[in-house]
Amino acid sequence: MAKSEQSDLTAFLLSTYWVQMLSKGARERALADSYDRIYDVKDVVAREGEPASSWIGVVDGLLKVSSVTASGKSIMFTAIPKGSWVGEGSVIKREPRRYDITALRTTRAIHLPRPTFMWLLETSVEFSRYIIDHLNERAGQFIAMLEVARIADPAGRVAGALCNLFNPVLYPKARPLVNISQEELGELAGFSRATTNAAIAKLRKLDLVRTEYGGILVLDVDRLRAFVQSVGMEDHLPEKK
DNA sequence: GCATTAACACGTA
DNA sequence: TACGTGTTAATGC
Repeated sequence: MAKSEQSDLTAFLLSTYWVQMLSKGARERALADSYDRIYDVKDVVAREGEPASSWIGVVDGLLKVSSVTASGKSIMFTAIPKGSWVGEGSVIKREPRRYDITALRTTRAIHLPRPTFMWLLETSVEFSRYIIDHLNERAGQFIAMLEVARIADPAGRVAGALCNLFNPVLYPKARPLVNISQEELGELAGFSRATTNAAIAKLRKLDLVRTEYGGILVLDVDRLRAFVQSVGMEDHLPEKK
């Protein structure tokens, strides 16, 4: 972990939607109180069970939100790409973190300390509204994920996991090239690497994605979404014999 | 049947 | 050298 240039941090915050929504005074306090850290691959940003002392935003890089089961298996809930924020739930509830947040690659993350976060929540209607939208979107995403997990085949579930990274509210700065390995994508969808690889091969044949070393290029997010839906719909069609 | 594990060859940073 | 990809045979639920 290391400290970094203050000017970059300010520029990033000023390009962030919720910062732009703030009044001048609130914005000045938010900028003054936040600090950033650089994490190497596998560095821990926040640990499950620890007090939630800040709200976390990604300036650059990729974070992994996950938990470890009793049997030692890692369950990945979501990835947090640049421009996205995570961890407000535990900050608001004053509860210990419910999951680990670790760096999937070198990542610069901003921390907005809890007191500043709570002050913004209590004094700024704009900020409160932003947080409500954020929580709402997150809830919707997890419900959709559960639905896809129940009805879709591996290709559908992998496609669904990919689509989640393109939610415009949660991930406003997402780009079509997702720099995530197939192993990590498998962890997101809940599959082994072999199954994930076969699922990706299917998506590639359908011209929905292209693959490259350490990344996957989404050719058309809308078509990918439509594919996730269509896999689900098969259950509602008449039986083919 | 479908998914996982473990292994192998091969390519890339 | 360490990591990621693509594939397969054996194994398990």
